[in-house]
Amino acid sequence: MSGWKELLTQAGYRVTEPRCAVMQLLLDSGMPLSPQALFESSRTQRQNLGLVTIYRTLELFEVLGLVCRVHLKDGCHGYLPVSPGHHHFVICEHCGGAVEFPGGDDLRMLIADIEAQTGYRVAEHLLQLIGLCPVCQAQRELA
Amino acid sequence: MSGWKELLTQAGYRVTEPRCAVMQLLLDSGMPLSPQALFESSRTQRQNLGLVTIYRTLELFEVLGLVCRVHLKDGCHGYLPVSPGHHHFVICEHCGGAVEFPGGDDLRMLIADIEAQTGYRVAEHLLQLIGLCPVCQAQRELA
DNA sequence: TCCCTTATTGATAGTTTTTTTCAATAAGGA
DNA sequence: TCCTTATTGAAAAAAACTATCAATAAGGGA
Repeated sequence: MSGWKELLTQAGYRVTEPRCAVMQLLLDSGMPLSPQALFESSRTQRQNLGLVTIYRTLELFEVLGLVCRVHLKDGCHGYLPVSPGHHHFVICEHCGGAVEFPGGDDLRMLIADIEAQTGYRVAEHLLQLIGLCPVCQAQRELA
Repeated sequence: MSGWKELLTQAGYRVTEPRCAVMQLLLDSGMPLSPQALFESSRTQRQNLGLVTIYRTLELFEVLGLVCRVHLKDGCHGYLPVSPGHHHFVICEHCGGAVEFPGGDDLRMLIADIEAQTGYRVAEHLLQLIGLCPVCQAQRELA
């Protein structure tokens, strides 16, 4: 996630202060942040982004493939910065920490199987794993 | 999806007219229905369910494992009736038709791989495929 | 079968999430 | 530095979801 400013420029968008702030907050966080969470974070850091701007920025980033939307347990959405390409995440149900992983052959085989079984032609997929990260596993064992 | 009334009773819940209506609408539909969609369907059929009742019924059904919540493209949630156990869906992006499929070994291997790579212990997963059903594929070829 | 207890319903109102609108601001090329 | 125009953010509206509570109906017991 280095050349995102260039990517913005190339796509004809401006590199603005609020957009930098949103990306920075996401990069610093390491866990999925909801628009509301970003809003509050920005306020504690005296950046005071508008909530509307946050929504628009996330939408733009998502279209450009800079962030990825994941589904949070409480029903709303969180956003994670991603490297280019298609990605999936394992999210820790305790601390929220998220780790990216690539699709892999297992997934391709799974999809091929389903296509054969159902006759559907699969275009996209949504895969998200929820569990405990190593740190939270260790904590749990102590308790 | 036959013994759902017995399942309700066994769990100590009553088999009410609105609950039957919600289940019937879901079974008849074959595609994921949002609470709002269920509300409107019930009105066209002169059943006039309360929106609140629909939310509560879906929540109950989900806890009992009678329906499954899927993520719709527009960001809100749809519900599908399911047979007992854990399930995944392929959803047609054109007509909305949904077909259930079981996890399978590919998925188990994928998850084992990720656990090994990341150190996370995976407890749950969210897998949803989006594509074209056979009927809509055929339609597209004609056009 | 009828009654009585209590789970369930649904209307109203409230909260949260997301979108729309539009005048004021600032990015970045000339 | 100036000028054009994308971008911002405040306010208001729309949509999604939740809480409250009196009225209703499910279904066990007489």
